[in-house]
Amino acid sequence: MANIKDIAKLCGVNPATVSRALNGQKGVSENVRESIVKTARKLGYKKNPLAASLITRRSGLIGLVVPDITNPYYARVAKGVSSVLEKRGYAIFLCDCDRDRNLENRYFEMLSNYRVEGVILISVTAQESDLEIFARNDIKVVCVDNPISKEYSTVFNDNYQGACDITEHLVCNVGVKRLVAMMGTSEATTTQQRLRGCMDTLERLGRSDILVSTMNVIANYKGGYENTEKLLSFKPDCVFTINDSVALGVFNYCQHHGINVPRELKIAGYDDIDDASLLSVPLTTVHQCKYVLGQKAATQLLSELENPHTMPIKIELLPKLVVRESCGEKL
Amino acid sequence: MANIKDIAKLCGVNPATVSRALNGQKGVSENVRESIVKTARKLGYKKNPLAASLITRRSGLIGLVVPDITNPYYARVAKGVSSVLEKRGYAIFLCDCDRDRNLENRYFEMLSNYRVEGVILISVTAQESDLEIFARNDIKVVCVDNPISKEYSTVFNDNYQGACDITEHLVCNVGVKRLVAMMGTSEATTTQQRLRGCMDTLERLGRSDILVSTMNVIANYKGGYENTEKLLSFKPDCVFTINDSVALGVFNYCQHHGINVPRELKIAGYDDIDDASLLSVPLTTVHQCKYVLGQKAATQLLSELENPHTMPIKIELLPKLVVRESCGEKL
DNA sequence: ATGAAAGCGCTAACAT
DNA sequence: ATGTTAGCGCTTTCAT
Repeated sequence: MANIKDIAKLCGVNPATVSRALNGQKGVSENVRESIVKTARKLGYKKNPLAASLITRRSGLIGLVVPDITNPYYARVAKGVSSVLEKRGYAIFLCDCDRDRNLENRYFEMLSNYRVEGVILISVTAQESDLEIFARNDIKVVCVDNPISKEYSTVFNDNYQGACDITEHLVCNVGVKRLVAMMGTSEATTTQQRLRGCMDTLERLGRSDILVSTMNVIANYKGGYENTEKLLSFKPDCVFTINDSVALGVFNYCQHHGINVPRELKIAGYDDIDDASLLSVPLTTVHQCKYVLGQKAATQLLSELENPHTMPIKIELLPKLVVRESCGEKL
Repeated sequence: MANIKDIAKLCGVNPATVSRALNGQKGVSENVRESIVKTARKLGYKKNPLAASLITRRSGLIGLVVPDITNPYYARVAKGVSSVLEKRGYAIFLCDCDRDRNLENRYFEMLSNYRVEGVILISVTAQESDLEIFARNDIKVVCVDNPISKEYSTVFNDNYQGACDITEHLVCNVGVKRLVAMMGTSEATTTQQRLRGCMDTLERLGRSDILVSTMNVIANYKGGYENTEKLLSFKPDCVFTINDSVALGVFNYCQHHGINVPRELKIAGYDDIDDASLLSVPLTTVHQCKYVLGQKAATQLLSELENPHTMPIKIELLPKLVVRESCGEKL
């Protein structure tokens, strides 16, 4: 593969001049630049960014850390990230941590070894102290969804607001009387925020007549399916689930047991994954902008890279209520 | 960040000795090695693989090219790839091509600029000529699913066999009489192979009494849903779809139109995506080992990297029939 | 067993 | 406007 010296030799100039010419710097006469560009093209020259990074300290590498790339939510965010980084010529170093903190920390080390310029961090396992390696090595970080450290910018969907919106809908439009909130583990920030949104809304509306119960399940399809029996013992007219996968589990339990949705039980989900609209009774849920979330995170990271002394910020995306049929009405 | 010189100075030796010691090469006395390792640890030294790559020509970077990371099939393959590369200390350079050949070719160029050592290529858009850039730059490639060039090893699921298996099941166990094969575009190799498997099996079984029709649709949920009306005009008792997403589309159309599955129409899918088992009438389909596929591809690439003069090979994984309820029987 | 020196491909400071 | 020089962090001959 041709290098800068080859070009210099052919053009009868110094390698430094070639570097200047090819990087579009001033101080190169037009005719010299032209001849350099031409022979570069002729030789099929491509600069070696790894070599350049040694001196510029800019590797052009960005780390993308996800808990699990097979989860449609993270995959969609990743795609948003990818779309903006590609346009700006950055390479993505993908780290699928498999929800394993040890693996995640190993990846953190690799990322710093490889001198990534920045990291987009979508993590459910990282602790604040795990991020010190980035601080030490002057690597920018943008957190997604989970504000792990105040040192870094965070981009997230407003869980509280989404929960407020769907709760208000259930109470005011649907007329729910006996609600069960089927949440994830109480340590999860999403559960905390969404449950608080739900409770606060009930209070704000002054609807103490509405009976609310809470249960905590593993936040996936299976968790929903296997806890529906217990759920039904509350005799609810509606269940608000921590996410759509759980809602799918509840829904399929109902299908298998001859329980009509929405007549006998209304189901409200969260996330608006693709399946939500494909269900035989399409799911009423809260739409989260996953792709845009990824784009915002990447854009923020790049802007911090260009402008190193900006303060960390929070970017909140507003979720959007999506009314379909699982709560018995269509708008 | 500490470098090799810092360590050399502290230990009173030459940087070359440090390099030798840290890379586990022979020709370093035990006590010197020990002191080097100790101070390296003390300084938190981490070698810069980018600098090393300049001279070793081994970047430790592997490109992973996918048509769309949000597609559960590709995501799962990617995870398999990731699991083996991580263990061997390689970094993954992710390229989501969005099924766009231009974007893909731009990524190919980036990959070669970044001196990746090899590429795992899952592509539905690449032409053989597009891969020349890798040959020119001596970059190893392993193709997944789609054998784009005979120059490179390919790892894939045996589409023909899977189609044979499910067809035999439909004919012999289910007793299908009027079958429609709802395939993708006829240019797609998957459509060609699966359709051939279906037809050959019918012929092999000598069942000319079975009426078979073929239709071509866009191979996703929407394509299935929107073509079900036309499908029904054939008065089939069973439809064999090109993949599970299409099957889901057909299924939901049936749900919305009061058509009982499997009584009035049996549905056989392909791929065994997660949703297939979550359907209210779980889908009979062909399971493909996606994760293992990714692992095999990565393992093959690494072995070719270590052993540069091996011939390209083909690795075929056998699919597995999964009988659920959408064809009316349970084994 | 260790050191000295050269160089991977590039950029940047300084000179001219 | 161009060349000279030095050096990024590392590895690898070649001496000793």
